[in-house]
Amino acid sequence: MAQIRDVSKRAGVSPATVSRAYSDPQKLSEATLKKVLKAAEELDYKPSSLAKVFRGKRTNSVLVMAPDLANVLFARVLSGIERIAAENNYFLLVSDTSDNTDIERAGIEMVETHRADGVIQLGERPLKRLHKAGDDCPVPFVHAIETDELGPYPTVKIDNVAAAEAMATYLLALGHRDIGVLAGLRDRRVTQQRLEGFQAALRAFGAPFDPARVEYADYSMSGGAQAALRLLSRDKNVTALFCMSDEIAIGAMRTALDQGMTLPGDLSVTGFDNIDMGQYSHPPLTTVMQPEERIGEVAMTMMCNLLNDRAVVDKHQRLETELVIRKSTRRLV
Amino acid sequence: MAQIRDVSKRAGVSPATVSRAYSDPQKLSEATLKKVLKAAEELDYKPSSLAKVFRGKRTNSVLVMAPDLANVLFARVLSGIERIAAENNYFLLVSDTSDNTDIERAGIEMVETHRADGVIQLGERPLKRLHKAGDDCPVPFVHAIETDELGPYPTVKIDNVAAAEAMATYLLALGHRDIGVLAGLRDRRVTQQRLEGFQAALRAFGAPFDPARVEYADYSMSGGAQAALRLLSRDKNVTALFCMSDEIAIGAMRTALDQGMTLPGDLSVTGFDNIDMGQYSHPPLTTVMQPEERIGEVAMTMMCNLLNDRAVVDKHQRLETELVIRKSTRRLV
DNA sequence: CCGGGCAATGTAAACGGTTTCATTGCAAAA
DNA sequence: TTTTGCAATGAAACCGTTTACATTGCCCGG
Repeated sequence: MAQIRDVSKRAGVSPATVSRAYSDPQKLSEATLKKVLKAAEELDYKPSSLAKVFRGKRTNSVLVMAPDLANVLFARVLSGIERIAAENNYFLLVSDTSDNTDIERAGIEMVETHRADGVIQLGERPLKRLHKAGDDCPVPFVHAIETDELGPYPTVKIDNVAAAEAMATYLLALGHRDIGVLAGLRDRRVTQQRLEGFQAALRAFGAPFDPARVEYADYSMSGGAQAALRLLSRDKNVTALFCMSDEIAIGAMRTALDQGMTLPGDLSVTGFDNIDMGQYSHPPLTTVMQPEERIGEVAMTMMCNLLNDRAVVDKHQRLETELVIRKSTRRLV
Repeated sequence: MAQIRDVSKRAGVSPATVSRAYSDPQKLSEATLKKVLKAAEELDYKPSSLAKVFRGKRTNSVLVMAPDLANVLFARVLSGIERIAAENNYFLLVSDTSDNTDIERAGIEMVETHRADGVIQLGERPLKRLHKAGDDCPVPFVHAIETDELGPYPTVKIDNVAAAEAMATYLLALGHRDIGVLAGLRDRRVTQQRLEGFQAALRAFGAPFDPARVEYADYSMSGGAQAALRLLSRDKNVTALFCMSDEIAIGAMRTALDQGMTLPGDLSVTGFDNIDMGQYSHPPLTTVMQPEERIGEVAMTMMCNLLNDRAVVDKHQRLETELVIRKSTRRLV
């Protein structure tokens, strides 16, 4: 592979001039520029990005850590991140942490060892390491989706409490009082927040909250199906199921259908997230829209600001959600 | 950030010794090693991976180009790739090409400019650039999923023709003769291959192929829903729908349901790929399993071999598919 | 007792660009 | 004509490791 020296020789100029031809073309006279580009062309010269990056101390890449790359939700956030990254000429490194703290730590090291300029974390755990420096974050870090807002780094998410409360309120307004909850993973912050919102709605309606009507599941269709089975076989009186993800809801609907129930006749079901599938489920799913791609875009935008030490205007952004009413819920007569 | 020089000074040794402490510890006397590590620890020294990589000419990262990161199918392939990459200490760069040739070309440049050691392409287009060097591929390249097997680079995919033929044969064996086809994007190779398999099955049964019963759609639920609407409103006689993806099938089932048909009573529907959702659709979808994560794993394994100039044993791998019979199909009486 | 060989360590070049600072040449101002 | 200033270019240092080669010191065999 041709190097800068080869080009400079062929063009009869110094390496510095060749370098400038790429980084700062208007600094060169037109004639020189043409000469250089011609020589480069002839030698099929491509500046080694590696050398440049080494000298410049900036890799122009950002690491994205996701708990599960195969999950639609994270895939969509990633997609949003990618869009903004591409627009700003950043490369994206991805890592599937599988919720493993060691891997997350290794992620941080990637910026300390200059493999990446910053990291966007999609999973839940904020790393203690990030806090030790006091108020300032030792590495450019953005936390998206599953986050509290306590760290020294910017965050993007939806207001899970409010969104859950809105959904539950809708159910209550339809007349439901015996509402089962198909929660997600018990130790996830989102789960707790959505449960909190659910309870708030109950309180507002003066309805009691019965912990026995909560079943936990992993955030998957099969988890939802199993949780629904447990709950429905234990408690015949629930008229609605408040599910903490669309996947859970879809699994639950399968179970209900298999049990011979009609939907939403015998049971109203609500989801969370608004994945594509909800539109095509049977019946189409009432849910709350979470703007995943937007979250990704905002996260990456924040990262860009961080990296160009522009101030991050809104350190803790909460994106708007929206109730999506479809056919899996009905008014209780 | 502490550098190797700082550590070497503090430990009272040369930088080379510090370097060896990391790359080749058994070359050092025990005492020296301990001294060095202690100094490094005290200074919180982390060797700059960037400098190492620059010197070593190997980035230890691989670029994955996918047409659409938000698509479950590619997300799962990516997940498989990631697993093997992590096992072998490779980093993953990802790029969403949106089927844009310029971006794909830029991907190749990333290895020419030393940002990545190789690239795995998930999308369809083989780049002409990769061929020009004759039989040898100018950059380490693996083509997965949507590929012919004509290039100088290794490929992994399923046998789409055979899989489609198996699915169609199943439908024919159930007695269906009036089968509509909800094909994917017309210009995609997969689409052509699956259509070919479909026709082969027809021929084997001596059944005629009616091009008027083929509708094209993008590989999405909404595309499937629309295509189904076009086909079903034009042709009342089809008793089965052969869909080229699960998404298309799910969209089609929605349409059929909306038209008041019962499934599979009035219409048998088959999918392709076996996404999770198929298990929870209404009715559960008969489909053919495509091992996406495995495809990713194999692709990355091939890449590892390529990069360590071990021979790639099976240059063109075709992974096994499997018919998954569920409840969206029934025997025609 | 001396020299060869080996293990442990040091020295300095190399990796391929970018960038600072110096130099040159020419046009405009004095 | 001389000076000044600026645009265009060149020379060389620099980024932080690795590594080929040199050096040191010690052990052991002759």
